[in-house]
Amino acid sequence: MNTTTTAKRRYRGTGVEERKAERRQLLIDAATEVYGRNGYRHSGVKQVCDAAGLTQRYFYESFSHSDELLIACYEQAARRLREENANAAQAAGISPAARSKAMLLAYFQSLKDKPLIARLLLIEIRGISPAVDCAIDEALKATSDDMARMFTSPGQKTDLSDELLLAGVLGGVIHIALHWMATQYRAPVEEVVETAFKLSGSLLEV
Amino acid sequence: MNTTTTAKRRYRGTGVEERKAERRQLLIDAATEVYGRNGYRHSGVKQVCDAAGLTQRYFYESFSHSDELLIACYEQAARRLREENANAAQAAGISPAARSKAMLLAYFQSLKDKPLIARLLLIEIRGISPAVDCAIDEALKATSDDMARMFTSPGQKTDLSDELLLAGVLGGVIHIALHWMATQYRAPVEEVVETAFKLSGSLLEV
DNA sequence: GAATTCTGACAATTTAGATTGCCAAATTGT
DNA sequence: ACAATTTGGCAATCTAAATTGTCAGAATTC
Repeated sequence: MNTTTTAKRRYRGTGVEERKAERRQLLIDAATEVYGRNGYRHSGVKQVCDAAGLTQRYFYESFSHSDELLIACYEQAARRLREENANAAQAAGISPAARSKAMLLAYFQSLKDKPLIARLLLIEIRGISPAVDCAIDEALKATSDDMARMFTSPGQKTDLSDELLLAGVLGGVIHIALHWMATQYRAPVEEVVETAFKLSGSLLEV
Repeated sequence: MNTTTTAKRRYRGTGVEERKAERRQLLIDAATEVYGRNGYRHSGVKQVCDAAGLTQRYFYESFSHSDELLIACYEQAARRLREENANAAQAAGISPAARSKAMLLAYFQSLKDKPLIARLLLIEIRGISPAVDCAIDEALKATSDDMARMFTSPGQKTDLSDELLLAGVLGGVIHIALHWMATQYRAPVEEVVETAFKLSGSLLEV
């Protein structure tokens, strides 16, 4: 005897949709961990579900392919990182140099603090499927835009519209991070930031 | 009636070892093509063998895993590209600026001329297996060393030993290439070279 | 407390592909 | 011509994993 159409029974204090969303989030968090540790293509649905404390049935409740979950993980991680960076930059005032340094520091520090997320974001990720690649491209584009904003003085006319150069600088920053990771984060973070800043000099000298 | 021990019967005018090596090379070339077109993880042993005009039996004659073939492809492509670049740089005289520009031009031109090899070298390649990643790292390191040599005047003392910065510049160049590829090589090669050169400015201003 | 819906575990099915094994036809040496 | 060896094709096997299906028991509503 439904009130209207949808039976809205409550379990553990929450509604159907809510619980479903919780499980989805649980899967995303667990998968982020697992993928970061083993790499996406060496992790299976079962492994992720075990880590999430859920059974495989629930995987297919929220995602139709493994890819979908990977994309969700990637997007969540990329969004959070971008937010952190943006906040750090905001707090650093209006000088382009100060802002960009603050942003770089926030970026590298995050990667060091969360190495699993770093791996998820930077390696073992390209070429899984067109949809995944697409998500990556979007995230990079967004980051690239952020960068352009940081490196431009608020009233400045200079159009940092040289997409190619922006892509290059961003790629450089990423590879500095990769190299840093590959050497067990040996170099102090300040040095890494300084190097990345030097590299991005080509953007400031417009 | 062997001369000594090994039966050296000849088929099609060549000895056993030689034919085996031929088949191996045939597989490498075919695989380079196939992997560049479909991506490694969307290509199977069968597909490669068909493209090579050989049967699967011969795959296992030369390689024990698919990975091995991928590594062979990657190393061949990377080596050739590096050789081309080095030659171009040699021919450009001794000025670091001229040499590095020549090198960049050779690099980008090759990528444009052989888009399949470009895909093999730059995308869909990381994270296949530790062995593959290792091969990639070695190739990048070698390229990085080449770069350091190009950017140093013959009698110069400046140690371009800042590995981190070198890795960054190389990464930047790679991402410029990726962006160029993603936009169907729209920008003229000279412009791309110019952008990459600008990015690597941080190496020259030591 | 009875009916209903949700949950967790697990078995069954499908799929995709690698790897191995076998054999008939072709090629070569003698 | 005949024995030995190579070749190419293909079927059989093996493996790993995704995906679907079933079901008994727990939680919830009324």
